[in-house]
Amino acid sequence: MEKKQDNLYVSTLARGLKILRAFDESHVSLSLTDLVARTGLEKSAVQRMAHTLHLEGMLERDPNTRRFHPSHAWLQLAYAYYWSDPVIASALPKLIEFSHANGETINLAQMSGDHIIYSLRLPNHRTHFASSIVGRRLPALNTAAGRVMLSTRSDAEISEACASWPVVQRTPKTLTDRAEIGNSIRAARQDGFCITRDQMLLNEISLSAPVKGTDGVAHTAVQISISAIAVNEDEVVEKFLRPLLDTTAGILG
Amino acid sequence: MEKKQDNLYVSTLARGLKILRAFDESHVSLSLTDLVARTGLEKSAVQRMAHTLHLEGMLERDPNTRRFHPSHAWLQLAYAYYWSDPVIASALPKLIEFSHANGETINLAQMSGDHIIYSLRLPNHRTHFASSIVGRRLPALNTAAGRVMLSTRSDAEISEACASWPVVQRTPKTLTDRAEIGNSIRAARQDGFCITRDQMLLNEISLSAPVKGTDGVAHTAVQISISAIAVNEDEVVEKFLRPLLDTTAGILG
DNA sequence: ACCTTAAGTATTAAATAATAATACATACAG
DNA sequence: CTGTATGTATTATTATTTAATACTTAAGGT
Repeated sequence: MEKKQDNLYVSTLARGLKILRAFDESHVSLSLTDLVARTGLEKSAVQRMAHTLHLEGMLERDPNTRRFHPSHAWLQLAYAYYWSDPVIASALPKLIEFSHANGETINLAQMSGDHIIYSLRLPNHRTHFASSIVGRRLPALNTAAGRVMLSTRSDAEISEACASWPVVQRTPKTLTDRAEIGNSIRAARQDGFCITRDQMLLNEISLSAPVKGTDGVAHTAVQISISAIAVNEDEVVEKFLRPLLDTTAGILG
Repeated sequence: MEKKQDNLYVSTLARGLKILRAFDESHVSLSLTDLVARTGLEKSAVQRMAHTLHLEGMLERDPNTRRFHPSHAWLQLAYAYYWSDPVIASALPKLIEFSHANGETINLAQMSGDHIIYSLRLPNHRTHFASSIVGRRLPALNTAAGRVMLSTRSDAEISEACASWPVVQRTPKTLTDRAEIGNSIRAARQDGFCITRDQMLLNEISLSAPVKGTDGVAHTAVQISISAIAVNEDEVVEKFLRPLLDTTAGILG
């Protein structure tokens, strides 16, 4: 990624982006040397890039600790994204409707390569823990939303994905057997939904339905998260599948 | 901004950022020539920057129209921001609580220079219109949240802000008289809240309370939006001020 | 309080890597 | 089908970035 046979490629810009991407969920504040370590860039390169990003308002700098943080500008970019994606505008009112009618946490997920990314979330009142997951990426094969979206693709694509896409063990019960994941996806194709349990979080049931485009393929899915303490999978399907499908039906993929 | 007496400033990176910032609410998809027009950069500069951003996954390119769009990476940056800001984690559960108890749209706003930026929103079921406002920036003086945050600052700062910060007329009823805005801010200091009407949107009442830090100054505020069709300002204060103050009290500024 | 080490900041010569000009190709419209 | 506009490709030139290093400030241990 550093050197390409491409005379339009501006490596300086790529280096600057690398700085931005060094920040994530578990790296919320980075010093100059942290950035050097995380990006693999030269010390002086990091110095110049971070300095420029700071002047341009893309990085906050704590004058005491001299550490860098993401700035509000990062939210502004998300704002631009939201307006650029017509699915968001179509989905939001439907999700609000569902959330109020059913009182459960509901998310919009989109396919992003071999991951899903959450693009909207309406948390319910039982969501005690601070859970900003908008913008979070998860391996598609590990998630109900990813599988249900995959299930709308061709057999060849499904096989290919099951064979090569990443699978990450997040809980002791995470399904890592690729054949079984394949079965789950093919079941989802039959059922029109996918339900998982304990995959990313213990005691979490996840039910997802696809938002299909005109070609029948889904790049978007709606997903709800339910605590498995009180109910089992069958009860979740029983209770929430119908309203969930009503919700997806109202969204223009 | 193009040329600085600063040998650490990497202008190439700044040019690349300019491309990203060319996208907003009303510019969701830009062609190469659009980008040239909006950024003021050379055609070939835009070509190289956009190309690089595309390869780096920061810009989507429609193969048919050859237009560029924001990519999912823009959401990912927002995700990193969320985790970097401790106020978000503190505020989110409180906002959820309020939203469920009161059923009204509630937002978190933060001061960002002379603007406010919305960093969280929980829409209510009456929010028909697609309203993703997270990341939206508005002139602080025009908003209840901005005024109530300002009201926690010194008189000197308030005067300075009233004199020099931007004021934008968004509706026929938007308050543009700077003296009156000053009065509104000083009233907010006495009251501990600020209420406005018809400022950014007609028939919208906005009630906001500050989240003060240990020094008594607020960089954050909570704000609710209520339709003025059914109720008037007094009724809004009567009904929602107490729960709103309870909410802000629970947030660590 | 001092010394030692690490981290951050500033400077500069060298040359790479970005630039801008322009030519070429493709799409679009009348 | 022709003309115009928009997007793509190429290249010589040099301005800009680079990397090395010196300097300064902060942090940590005894």
